[in-house]
This record gives sequence, C-alpha cells and structure tokens, in this order.
Amino acid sequence: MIIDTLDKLFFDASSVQKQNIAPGQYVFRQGDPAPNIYAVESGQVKLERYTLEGRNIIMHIANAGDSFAEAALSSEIYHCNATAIVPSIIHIYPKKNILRVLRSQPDKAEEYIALLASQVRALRTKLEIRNILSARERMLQHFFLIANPSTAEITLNMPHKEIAGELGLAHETFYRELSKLEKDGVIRRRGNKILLI
Amino acid sequence: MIIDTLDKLFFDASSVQKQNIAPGQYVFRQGDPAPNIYAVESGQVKLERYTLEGRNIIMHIANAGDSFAEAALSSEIYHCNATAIVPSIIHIYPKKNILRVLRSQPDKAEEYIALLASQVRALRTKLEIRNILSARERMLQHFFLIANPSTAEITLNMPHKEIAGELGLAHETFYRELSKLEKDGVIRRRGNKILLI
DNA sequence: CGAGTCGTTGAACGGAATCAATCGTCGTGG
DNA sequence: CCACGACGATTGATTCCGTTCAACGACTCG
Repeated sequence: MIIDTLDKLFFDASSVQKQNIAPGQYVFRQGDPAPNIYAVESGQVKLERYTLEGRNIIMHIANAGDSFAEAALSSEIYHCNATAIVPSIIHIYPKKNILRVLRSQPDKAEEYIALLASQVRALRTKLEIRNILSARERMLQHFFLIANPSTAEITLNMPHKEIAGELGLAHETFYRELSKLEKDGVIRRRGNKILLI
Repeated sequence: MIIDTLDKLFFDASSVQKQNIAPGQYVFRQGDPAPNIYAVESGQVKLERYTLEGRNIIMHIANAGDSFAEAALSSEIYHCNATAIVPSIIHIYPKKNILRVLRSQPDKAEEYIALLASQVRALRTKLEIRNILSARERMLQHFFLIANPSTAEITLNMPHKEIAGELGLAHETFYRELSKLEKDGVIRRRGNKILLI
C-alpha cells in the first residue's frame, strides 16, 4: 500500500497529519499554492481539471491507499481540483518536510524513487491491458499477472464490481465472462479464490 | 522528452552509452541480473513477461523518447524480457552511475523524482481517458487536455494513426469521428492543426 | 516508377454496454 | 427480532457503436 510506505518514509508513524473530507468538499483547488502532497486512507478523491471552455476533465480517481498530487513536489501550484467523492480520510505530507528528508537522507530519496518507479510500471501495465479488446482476454491477462506464480491461485479481496471497473469492463460483462471461463474449464472458483488451469 | 532529461540528469551530454538493437534482438531477459536502466532514442522496444503457464503478457511498449526498466534501480534482476520491435537505438544508464549521482547530489535526486512524478500523473490521466466509452468524447477530452489553453489550438506532430493508437481507437474510427466533429462545428482542421470551438 | 504508408470512406459484423429483474446478505433501526 | 433498505452477485434481452475487412487516392522515398 503506497500510503503506508509514504507514512514510514517521511514520518514517525504517529505524527502523520490526517484530515476528514466530506463528499464534495475540496482538498485543494486548481491554481492554489501547493504546499502538500497527499494520500487517501479511506474513501475516494477525485482530481479534475477545468479548461477555459468550461469543460471538466477527470484526471484521476484516487482510491484508498493511493497517493495523489505528488507532482506538487516540483510545482508551486496545483493544476487541478481535488474533491472527495465519498466521506474520506486523507494523509497530508507537507512538501517542506518531504524535501528536507529527501535532501538530508539519500537512502530515503532512493526509496521514494523506487516507489514512484514501481507505480510507473504498474500504470504502464494497466494501460497495456486496456489495449486488449476482448473482455475475456483482458481478464485472463489480468489474472495471470496477479496470480501467485507457484500456486496459480488468485485471491480477490475486493468486490468483483471494483475489479471490473479497474479492467474497464461493465460488471455484468465481468460476471458473465467469469462463468464462461469456469464453464470452459479455464478457471475454477472457490469463494473469492480463483484457480487458473 | 524523458530521454533528454535522463541524459542531462546523469551524464555529460556526450558520454551517454548507446546501442543499436535489431528487431527481435533482446535488450535483456527475464531473470537476468539488472545492471542498467534504459531509454529509447528511436524505434520501439517491447517489454513482456512470461508466466509459468507459457502465457506471455505485454507489459509495455516503449516508444522513442520513453525510458524503460526504471524499476531495475531497486531490483537485482529484470522481471520481464525486452526486445526491439523495429531497428532501434537505446541509451544505457548503468545503475551504479545513477545511484552514485542520486546519493551525492540531492538536487538531481529531486529532479528525477519530479520526472517520475510527472510520468505517474501523465499515465493516470491516460488511464482515466480510457474509461471514457465513446470515441468522440474520448477524443475531445484528449484534445482539450493537450490544447494550448490560450489559443485552443492543437498541433498534431505525429501521424494520426499513432494518436488513434494511444487513445485506444482504431484509426478508421479516429478519422471518421474527426470528420464528424468538423461537420458538427466542434473543431476546425487546417493541415495538422486543430482548432477547438 | 513501384512499394509502402498515411489518410479516408463504405459496409457488415460482433461483442460489450445498457437496461432490467432477481436473489442473497449484511447492517440498521424501530 | 424482524422489516427494510442498500448493495453485491447473477442472468436475460436488446441495442449500439467501434472493430474489422475492403478499397482507393495522395504522397514520399528509394
């Protein structure tokens, strides 16, 4: 979980600053000075940018565990709005604090770089999976990717609906294809576990 | 361009190590010890992982300007294969070199963090755009995102085919929707420039 | 001058989204 | 303790739109 890594990396476990955000409430606004980066402990935060033409573009939806606005580290202002979608708790990491750590503790800088690099890799993979047209194949790729290599088993610890969303599929399609895969003997289901064959 | 930033960040312009890679040739193999990270100067490099079941999963396709295998910075081995798709030139950045710079020059570490953070943001946005079902809307979001805010103009400096690919659309769909958008008076085209209305 | 590629349009097909309905489960509150 | 609502899981029917196959003109490059 990214949020845990950030906590450990930049703070003594207890001193992390937290905040409750009500649905619709702003964390920050486009154009505001940018003193912090953030992470979502629980809930959901929506990042969106407004264009001159009055169009609004969703840049990202940060779920529990995700960090957001990391780019603020190298920017004086925020380039989008951040609002909670549901009641949320966020962690606040002041830039000053982080930059001080990064400058004085190269090993921490390295760790943070590792964290970011792994995020980049994960995102690129997600993006690549979206290039697969067929729902069936997209699901299979995802499964093989997250499966335990030795047992070929997967534990779904979130609602299937959410997984469908992450894969860019309607949840109905996801369920349907799941049964088909089982009927075709490609997978076997036991509760929230999936066995690949 | 990411590759330029990396060059400047970690090397004196001239001393960057380059290599030609023929189509099909390996840059590295899954399981190999990981001494370097890379970037593509020209061509295309495919990163794919093989699962125990003999399935191969494309993790990423790195195009000209992209870096790849950054995660090697914090890993002893590569977790996927890298092969050229077309004749390619790559830049090689030895980890030792980079780590030395990161440890001794905090400002460079900070810059590299900024680079990674901006990649994360860009990737998240791309992913978010893929959540848009309608081809028309997906294209519009993309256009408004990359448009010059003051002139509302876009310059397409790559073939439309490639843009279509990045948006996850068949190029035919892209062309068709482009004409429709123009017919509907939403955009205006002049050569490779697009004006938003 | 031909090969290759981009840009463009047409026609048809297929598969995923969508709408809709049902069932089970969990938590809440009266 | 039961009724109720909310939500996840599931299946069915229908629609729609993006992919695919196909064909053609324009342009570049060797």
